[in-house]
Amino acid sequence: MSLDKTRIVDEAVALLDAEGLEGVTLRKLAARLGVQAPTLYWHLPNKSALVTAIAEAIVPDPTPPGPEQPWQEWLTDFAVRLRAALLAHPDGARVVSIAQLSRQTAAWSELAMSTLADRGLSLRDARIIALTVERFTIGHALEEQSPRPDPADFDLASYTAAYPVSVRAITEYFEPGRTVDDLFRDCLEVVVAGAGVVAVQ
Amino acid sequence: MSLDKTRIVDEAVALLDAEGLEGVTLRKLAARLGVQAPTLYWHLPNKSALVTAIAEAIVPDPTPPGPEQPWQEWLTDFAVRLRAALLAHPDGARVVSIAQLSRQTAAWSELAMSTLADRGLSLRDARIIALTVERFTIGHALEEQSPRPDPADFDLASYTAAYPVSVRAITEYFEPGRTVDDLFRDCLEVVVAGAGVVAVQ
DNA sequence: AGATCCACTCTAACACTGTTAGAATCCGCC
DNA sequence: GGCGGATTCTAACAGTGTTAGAGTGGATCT
Repeated sequence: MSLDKTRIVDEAVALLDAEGLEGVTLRKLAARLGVQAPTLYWHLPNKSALVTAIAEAIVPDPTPPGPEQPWQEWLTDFAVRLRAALLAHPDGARVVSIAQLSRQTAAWSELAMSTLADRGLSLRDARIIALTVERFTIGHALEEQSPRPDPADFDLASYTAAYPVSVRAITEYFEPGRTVDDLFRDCLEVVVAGAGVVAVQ
Repeated sequence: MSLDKTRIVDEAVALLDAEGLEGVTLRKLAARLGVQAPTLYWHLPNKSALVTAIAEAIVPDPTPPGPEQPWQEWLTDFAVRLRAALLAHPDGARVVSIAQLSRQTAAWSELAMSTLADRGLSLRDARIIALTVERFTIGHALEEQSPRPDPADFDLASYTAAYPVSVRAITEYFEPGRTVDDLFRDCLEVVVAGAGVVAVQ
């Protein structure tokens, strides 16, 4: 039961799942590991390194395309999987966006760009499209996980008065059976369709 | 020189500009205002309300379209202006993304959706497109402002070995004269082009 | 004029955070 | 058995958001 970095990060992710990012404190983490807080500094330079490590653990390996899979279809799956990984843990999107440029997110970019380039897109288009999809996905997941305003101090009536179109659009969109997953897919469809337009193949 | 909320938020933004978000502390802010920290609690319920107030101050009023302006052109300006506002202050994107759903960002959504609806888009398409553009823009600005890794512990050689396509794509893209503003516009073009495809007018 | 009251600011303190210095311990190797 | 490096410990510091409760100031009312 020695204390290596793997075990630290595993427990940190468990702590994140249990209490969210604000609950991930060095003392709480140390307690879970049966250790005192300063001990962690032998394994980590500082806390932000821990957050980066959590981000790497949260983001899985990206999935390559099937042999004949059209790139637009694959790119959609790519974004869906990235979003799923971010939403799988509380504050997951925030953790990944806070983290320094990590190996794992770089791997996703690399796979996206090389896949698109393999499918005949110019390197320039591949980069632009990959960046657009990734940043949209993170931005979207980030807002999905942002705390809902307390219903106590949220006045729907005045909100409707101030932003009638928004409220109408939201209520119309979420007809029975429609979920936030559908909303993401619909938004993603915009981005991927744009990629098809921009990419001159 | 009394202490009203306007003056507090103004000084908080100045503090943000000077030291970034991590420098925005209640004691430092109080010191700038010539006051003790707990005094701020008479004007604010807690710190997160302060951050939300900063976000509202940072995001300006959105600009409506010209009378005959095509919606795709206006939507592009919309995103460019939003990004400019976020980049105008250190950690601006993070502040806005952390902030609770605020009046100011709701105003942007409202204007976007109503403008697109006015131009003949269905309410559903208007919402999807507005959300996509906003979340992409925030995600993009967020990554633009994320701290560059310390050149000391960044090994370009090994990075190039691990992610050759990414490195090649970046170096090829940033030919002399190309800036990050161009990169944003190119990515935005993808999104807006997709909006044109999805919207059945 | 004097008392009252409310708006505003203060001091003092709490519980908690990341982080450092340096002393103690554990464990494999000569 | 003892040396030495790898771990972990205790103790402490400076700083954070936040609360309780005491004080101040000026306008208002009698």
